[in-house]
Amino acid sequence: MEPVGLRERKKLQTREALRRAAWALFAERGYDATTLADIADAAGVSTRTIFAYFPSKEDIVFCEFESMRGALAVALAERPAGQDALGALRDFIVSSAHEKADGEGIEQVIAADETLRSHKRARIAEFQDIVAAAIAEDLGAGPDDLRPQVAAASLTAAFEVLEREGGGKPHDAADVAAAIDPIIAFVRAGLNALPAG
Amino acid sequence: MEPVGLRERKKLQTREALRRAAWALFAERGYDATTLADIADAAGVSTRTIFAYFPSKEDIVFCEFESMRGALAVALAERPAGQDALGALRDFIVSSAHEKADGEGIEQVIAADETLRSHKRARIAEFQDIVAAAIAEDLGAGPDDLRPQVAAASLTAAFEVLEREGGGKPHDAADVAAAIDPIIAFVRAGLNALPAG
DNA sequence: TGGAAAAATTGCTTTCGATGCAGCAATATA
DNA sequence: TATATTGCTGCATCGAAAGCAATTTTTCCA
Repeated sequence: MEPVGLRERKKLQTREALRRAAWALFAERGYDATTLADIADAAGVSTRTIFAYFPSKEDIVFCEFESMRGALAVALAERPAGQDALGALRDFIVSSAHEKADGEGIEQVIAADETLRSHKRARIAEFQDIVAAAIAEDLGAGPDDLRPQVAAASLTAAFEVLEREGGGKPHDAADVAAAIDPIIAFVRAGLNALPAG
Repeated sequence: MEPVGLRERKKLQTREALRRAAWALFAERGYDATTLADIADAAGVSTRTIFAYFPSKEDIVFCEFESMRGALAVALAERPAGQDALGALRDFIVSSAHEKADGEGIEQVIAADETLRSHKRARIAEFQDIVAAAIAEDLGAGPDDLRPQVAAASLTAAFEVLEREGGGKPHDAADVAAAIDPIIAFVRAGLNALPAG
């Protein structure tokens, strides 16, 4: 059931080596000051090989976002019966908070680079559709109803403010909850004010 | 009062020639399929010179955003006494709508390219601080009060949804107003639900 | 177990955006 | 007119990204 041949194991290993080497170099000298050649050297592969694992240099920075998106989708899909999408999202963020204490400093790397910051926002925006779909389900909204999209967009944008203003350090679950809850309340109130359709 | 020597006049002219040539080529063959060499040729300057006028290829696409930001700042600063920031923003967008009927098709160019779309979002996000400042004034909010930032972020994000979903074509003032007003109401209601601080 | 097939890795080459530098030309100033 | 500014240009370089063909490694079947 889980054959995972030598091949796939090695691939995972190489990918991790690349990611790890890159993150370390980014943290050490900064994103721009690190070339793909540096990364390849540190990981023991050729520069060309990097592109077999990551479509671009930036994707090495953001490669964890994809699994996070998957986790969010699961959390929203499997939320308890009584809980609405906004509540499930809240819980997801709060419970993800402590995991974010990544010792590898990739968040600092992103924070230090204007381009990366901006692209992070874009990546987060990719979560919108998932959230919007869950909200649409709650609301029984049709495809022409923009309320879910608007609410989801507001949410992600507001979260981004939190992260930016929060300085990036208050990774304590209680703090996070205290910051998130007003945002959720904000969107809930807004949604109530919006007519269907 | 306005000496504007030959030199400055020529500079303006060259800049416009570059912008015009670039936009035309983008519209004709697409953004990626147009190289800086193509643009330089069409404008009658050297490739190197482009960088004297625009910091990057992308900035040729978004160069009008800066003046729009200035116009928004003015509109917010000089709003009539009885009008709040949200109302002024609404009016600004509605009255800007008809000007957006740019015959040069840059909006289509942006819409056709995923990267440009994402970067447009980032540019729009640069408006947030201006809007947030105006809202903060309305609310009498201090620098630690995140409500203005959250509201401004929600606004720009929601507007982006509108533009995306709206297909980009309903540039009639009445349509725009009909689309904007619910967004404004959404944010107003959200703000009311948010405690100060 | 041996060897063909599939897949991964690599070097090489090219394209393009971006930047530093130095010489030259056009403009401004005195 | 002489001189100082400023702009334009070519050139050379760097880094990211992508195509291609050769080579090595892994897999899988006879």
